Amino acid sequence: MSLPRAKLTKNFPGCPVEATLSYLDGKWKGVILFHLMDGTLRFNELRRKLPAVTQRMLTKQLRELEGSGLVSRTVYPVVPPRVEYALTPLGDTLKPVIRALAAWGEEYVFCRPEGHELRDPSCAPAALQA
Amino acid sequence: MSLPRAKLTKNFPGCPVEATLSYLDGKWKGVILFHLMDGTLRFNELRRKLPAVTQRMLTKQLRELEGSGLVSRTVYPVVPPRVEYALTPLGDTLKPVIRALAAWGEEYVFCRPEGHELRDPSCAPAALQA
DNA sequence: CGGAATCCATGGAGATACTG
DNA sequence: CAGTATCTCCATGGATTCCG
Repeated sequence: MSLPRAKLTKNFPGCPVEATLSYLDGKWKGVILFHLMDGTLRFNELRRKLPAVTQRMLTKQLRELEGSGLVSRTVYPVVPPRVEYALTPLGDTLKPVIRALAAWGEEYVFCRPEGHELRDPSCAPAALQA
Repeated sequence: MSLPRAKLTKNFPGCPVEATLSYLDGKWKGVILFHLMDGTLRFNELRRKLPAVTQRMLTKQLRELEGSGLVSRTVYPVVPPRVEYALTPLGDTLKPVIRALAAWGEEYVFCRPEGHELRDPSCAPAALQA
């Protein structure tokens, strides 16, 4: 995707970090993208991988990711319904970013100090939840 | 910081991506960290760099970053008060992540499709705000 | 200068129930 | 299977005022 390069810096009126975070905003976008990095997933497959998320929220987050152009939604007109979610080409470009987020999380989540709470407790290994 | 490595994967009960995002959660953490990557800043210096953020929110976000162990707050007992914010060693480890977020934002923010809104309009160059 | 305190509007997000 | 539809509640965040 060789598109015109934006010239955003923190001195420019606009912050590229916040721009990217705006795509990951919301409670479950990160995990969803993380899982979709491995390939296409159906709605309930995704649900099973995110035990703590409600159906409503999963739908909502997926719709937002679709609206952002990061995720594609393919409906197969069969019974029972079959809907598949996958990363779009734009979504693919986020992979290095997701990997960077994952790498830091793996490395430093155990450093979590008293003051810091995880957004979703189920997002921490059992050893940390006590 | 060679600490015990967590073994979080998306198969493990806990997602390293969400863990990292939990540190960046909130409306202004990303930009704040981005600016602090260049060095120590005083409260009002930070304010000037983030025209759209209210005083209350800046304080709040800084307190949370402090609580998370990413940012240090140093008060100099002088009049007028002087308070300096800087990245902690843990905060420094986030630099590659912030850089990844910034790189993607610079590259793809112009791809922003109809469906996607930036969290803060002032976070986009004027050309995009129309 | 660098906040704290208060009030208030919005909507993000949970729980539950229903459907093509 | 893959969603809507409501109802509700609470946290987020804006605006404003006051303070050492």
